Order: sequence, then C-alpha cells, then structure tokens
Amino acid sequence: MSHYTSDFARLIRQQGYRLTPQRQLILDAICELGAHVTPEAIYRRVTERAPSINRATVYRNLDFLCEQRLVVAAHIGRETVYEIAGAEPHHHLICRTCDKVITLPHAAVQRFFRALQRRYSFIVDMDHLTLFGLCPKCRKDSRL
Amino acid sequence: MSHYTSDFARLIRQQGYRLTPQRQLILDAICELGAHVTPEAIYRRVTERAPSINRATVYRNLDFLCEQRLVVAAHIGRETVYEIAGAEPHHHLICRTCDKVITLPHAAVQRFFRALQRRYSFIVDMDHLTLFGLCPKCRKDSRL
DNA sequence: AATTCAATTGCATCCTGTTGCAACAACACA
DNA sequence: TGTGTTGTTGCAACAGGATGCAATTGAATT
Repeated sequence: MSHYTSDFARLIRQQGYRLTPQRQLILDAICELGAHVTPEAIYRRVTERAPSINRATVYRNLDFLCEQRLVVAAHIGRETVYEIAGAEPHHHLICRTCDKVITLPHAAVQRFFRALQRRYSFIVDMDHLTLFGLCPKCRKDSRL
Repeated sequence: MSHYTSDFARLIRQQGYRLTPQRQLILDAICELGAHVTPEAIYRRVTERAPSINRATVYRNLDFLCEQRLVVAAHIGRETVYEIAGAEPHHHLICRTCDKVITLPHAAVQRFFRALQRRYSFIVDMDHLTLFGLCPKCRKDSRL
C-alpha cells in the first residue's frame, strides 16, 4: 500500500492539495474495509485510531477522493457506499430476497448504453449501476 | 381528480386502511406538483393548506402510497423523488450539464433486462431507472 | 529553521429523514 | 346516531449528512 499512498501523495500535491493525516486514515480505511463501505463504517474505523476526527471531515474527504477519482461512490437505494476505484468500472446485480451481490462487467452494460446512444443520441455516462431483482437461486426457490 | 380520489378511497378502505385528510392532501400535492417531486416540496405544499401537519406524517404516507402502488419512488443520486404511478413504468435519461430529463419507454430497457436474464439468470425487476449522461444538445455544444 | 499562505480541520448549527409512543379519529357495525 | 377497534397523527428525540466560519497546519520558499 505504501507505493499506492506515495503515488497518491505526489498526485494531489501536484494539484496544490495536501496530504493530511486525516485524509490518509480515511483512504486507508476504505482500502481495508473493502467494497461497498458506508460513510458510517469509515467514520467508525477512523475514529478508532484518531478519536478526535470530525464526521464532517470524513464526508468532505469522501467527496474529495471521489473528485480525484481515487474512490468511486455507488448509490444503492438511499444510501451511498464507497470503494477504491479499480481499473475497470463495474456494476452490480443485487437480489431483493437474499441480498446477494453479483458483479457485472462494464461490457455487458456498455452494449445497452450504446443502443441508447443510437436511438436517443444520449450518451449515458455512468460508471456504476445497481440493478435489483431476483438471483438464480432465489428464483428457483420461489418456484417450488 | 374526484373520481380518482374516490377510487382510491374505496381501494384502501377495502384493505382496512383509512382515508385521512392528511393522506388526501399529500396525494393531491403529488398530483398537482407533477413528476419528480421531492418530499420537501410535498411537505411545503401541504403545510400551506394544513400548517399543523407533521413532517413524519408526510414521509410515512409517501411510504404508504408507494406500497399501495399509487405512487412510485425514484432514487436520483442521494435523493428520492415521487410521482403518481402511471399505467406504464418508464425510465429517465438526465443530462448532467443542463439537467434536461428525457423519458424512456419501458420496452427500451426491457430488452437489456432480458439480455441480463439470459446471460446471468438474474431477473432484474426495476420499474424506474435513472441514467445520467450527456443530452444531444449539450453534446453538440461541447464539441464546438 | 523560519515564514507565509491557502488548504483543511473542528466546531456549531442546521436540514432531512426515522422511530417510539401516547392521544386521536376514521369508519364499520350496531 | 352512538360506540369500539385500530389505523393514524403529532410530538419528541435521534441519526446521518451538509455548511459557514474561525483556527490550524501542510508544504513550498527562502
């Protein structure tokens, strides 16, 4: 992670921003907690190590990290979850009954977006889609 | 609107629910305000006529009306907007630069959902999708 | 190492949305 | 028209998220 962090440090300093301990802790927390992390989980994690950190600082840094494209935000229902920005954007199928999450490659969605572009001349630009429905297993169970 | 309301009254009474003045006002407000109405707008509208109405009552009734399928909720970013449930479910393309909203018929999206079902055996069940991107006009402007 | 300046933090405060609970009232039934 | 059941409301309190502002501090420069 250290090379990751130092890249990050260089990157943001070049743009006149700063690498504060709070900002580091927040980025580290997202790394460690993995995918689909809620702001609250990040806040709790960070306060374990720096109890005096303020909630507003967490939110402001999440916005900042998203703007820098180091972190991506996904809106799932009403809540926003975060994760480290990977090389490829990806999407999620979430089962309404068992909450299982299936990852969808960007290509599967891109085809749809291109069709919309052809028909409506509208260029959809979303790097994360969340689609709810019924997973194979729950579908089978519901038809017994 | 009166026949609509009386249908509504019969419908919910049959299920053991009640038609309160607050509930009526909230439904009326959504009718009058049109599509993509925020809870806050509904609350303001309703308090104009019944100042003593409580915010919690508005939120609880929005949930109720959604459960009764008289109203549909759409999640746009972090916020939830409501509108009267039409005969056909539909979707929206929203331009990031000019905020223009383009309505998308369900058929256009269903094709995509069916493709996902074939490939992933996952049945997507969403009656409202919101896709962000660039509308034809703004796209043209941005390429001058 | 000291200086400087703007990015950032913490605090206070506000706003939206949720929940438990006691009081109220819609409406089915007599 | 009165009465009882229970769905519903208003209130109070709370949780997550956003914002204005004064104080702090990262880091570039000397």
